[in-house]
Amino acid sequence: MSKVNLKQLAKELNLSVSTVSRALSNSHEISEETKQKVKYLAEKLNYQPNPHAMSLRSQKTKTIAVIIPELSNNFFALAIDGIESIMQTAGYQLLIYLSHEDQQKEVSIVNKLEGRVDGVLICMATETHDISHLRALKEKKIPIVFFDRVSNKLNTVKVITNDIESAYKATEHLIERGAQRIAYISLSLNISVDQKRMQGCLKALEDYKYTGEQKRVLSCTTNDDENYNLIKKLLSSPNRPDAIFTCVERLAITTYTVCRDLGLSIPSDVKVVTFSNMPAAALLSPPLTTVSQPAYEIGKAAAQAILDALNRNMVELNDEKIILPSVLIKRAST
Amino acid sequence: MSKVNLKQLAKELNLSVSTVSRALSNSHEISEETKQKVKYLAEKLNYQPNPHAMSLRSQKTKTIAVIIPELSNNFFALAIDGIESIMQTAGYQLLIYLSHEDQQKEVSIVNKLEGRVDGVLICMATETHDISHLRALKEKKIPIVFFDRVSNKLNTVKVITNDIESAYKATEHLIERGAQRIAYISLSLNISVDQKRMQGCLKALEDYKYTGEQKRVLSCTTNDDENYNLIKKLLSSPNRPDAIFTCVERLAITTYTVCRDLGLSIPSDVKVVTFSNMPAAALLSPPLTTVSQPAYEIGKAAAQAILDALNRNMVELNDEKIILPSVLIKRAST
DNA sequence: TTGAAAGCGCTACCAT
DNA sequence: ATGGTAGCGCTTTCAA
Repeated sequence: MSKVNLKQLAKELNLSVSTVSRALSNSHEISEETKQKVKYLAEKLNYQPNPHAMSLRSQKTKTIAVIIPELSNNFFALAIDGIESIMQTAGYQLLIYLSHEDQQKEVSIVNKLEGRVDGVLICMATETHDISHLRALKEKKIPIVFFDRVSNKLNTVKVITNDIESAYKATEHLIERGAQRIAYISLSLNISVDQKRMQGCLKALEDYKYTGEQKRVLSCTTNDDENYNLIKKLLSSPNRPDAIFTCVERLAITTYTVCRDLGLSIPSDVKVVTFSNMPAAALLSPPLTTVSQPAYEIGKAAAQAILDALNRNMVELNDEKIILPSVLIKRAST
Repeated sequence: MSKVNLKQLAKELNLSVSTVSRALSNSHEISEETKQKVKYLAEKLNYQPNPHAMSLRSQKTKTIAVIIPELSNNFFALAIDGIESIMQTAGYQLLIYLSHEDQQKEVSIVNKLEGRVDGVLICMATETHDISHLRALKEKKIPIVFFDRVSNKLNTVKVITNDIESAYKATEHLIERGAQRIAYISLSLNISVDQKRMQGCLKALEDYKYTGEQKRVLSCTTNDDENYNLIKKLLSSPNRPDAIFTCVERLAITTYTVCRDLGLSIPSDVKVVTFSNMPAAALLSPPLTTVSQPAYEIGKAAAQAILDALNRNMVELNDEKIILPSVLIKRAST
């Protein structure tokens, strides 16, 4: 009942291991008759080649690593769905790693990747810090594709959305709706998308001559309880913002909770907009205005990029940006 | 710059490959001095043993497969978080597979697992069909642990929640709130948890003498648009239900959408309760009453069970049920 | 205390 | 058209 291998097939058929191997890979130097016999038996015994022996021999693993900060965020769930849709068709396995937004964890994950995977798709934990771990991987001929959170310090394919532009538009939307004091709530300014979204938001505020308390930034963390207190403090202050733009959906949910607890009404007291891919956004109380990223498509594009690299045996990828636009969906929260 | 292996270390140190290997595994038959030298160089060159060579030799992969129906459901995202928290500490890799609720896909995934992983955690796509693919895997000495959606046809550890009891309580809650005509909306009665939830719901309705149109079941599918129409039809019928109990969160979201589109008010026209792990449930309009499963804990328990099996080299797991209770969180939708 | 060699399962080179 | 053999990187006998 143990795993059937070439040796067993060969023995059963009175052939050599090499003949069986070639028959299964359809080599033209094997007679049709032998091929038939071999394939029939292989099918019958449900022969599956040992992936580790293959990897050891070919130095290809038919596996890629996907490194993301967390899973309980619809963006990442959808992105992985997209990645999987491409990769499973191409016969690749997906090794999933969570960095939990921790740079150290990310480094130790990346350092163990060589020999284990053919390529890496990564959404970075933090990006302002050094990227020597990724550079080392690239020097070892493992192609890397960034998605969503990217680093400009490494030349490779980057699949992103138009964060600056979308954030600008979302902010303009808040302004149109009459917001006087707009606050941008960031998750971590070590994250490229966070920076860009803030940049787009502040640019709009500057263009419309918002200054001082009309134009604020609050830095949150990865701890939900802490964030709750920070946002509560912000919304309890004497000249509190009347509009909030949060970087990620988790912060918007916290903002909703704070508003509920403080008795602030959305949108009359506070307008809220966020980047999010939550399917239930339209059903919140009130329905939440979102900038919706094409998460599934981003995953697909990133997967396709790494696949192209692997198929063409290209180690050095073009320093190319693939930009898939986000959509502003206006709802009752603004 | 290519991968450093034992041979290179040996050459550099003028030692044999076997000595280097033993030094790194801290064998007592190697002098302290040699160990020091070897370890120093290994560290310096960032030596990482080739995982495929290890697997080939030891027949252990230090990898487990996680097979789930989908990712865009908070339950699975949280469960994987839990699994990862245990497995990454134990030094295991996670290979993630999505069955997309398709029995055929699940079979073909499972058939390629032998030799690739040491163990399998699975939440089945459908369970009434045959499970010969899993039985075959078990016969090949690969331990399997079920979580959430399990099959009683296979003797092994099953980590589940108390679906029947929770569904009974949730239904009782609807009855207490005055619901007259209660409908259970199922995703697929090929799924064990769906059956159990329905069973709990119907048992409560029977105990409270609900009959005929007071006690209905609607079978949905995996297609959201189809479900929308089915639910719309149900809620447009002359003697429509005044309470809905959905099996999974996606169906509750669809129900909310239908109610909004039909102008039905929740909870006065229709009460809604669902199994769900959505963080935003409390912020929906109105806040959604949920039966919340301990998804993270279920993931952890399943991971711990497979880990115990692997550590103790047990192929045959006890036919044990680990039951982690769900919690009914009453909110405004009822 | 160290080294040589076999073998995990596979493919490719060189024979025949 | 088929078989023998080497070698991918590693651990583990067996010898020295």
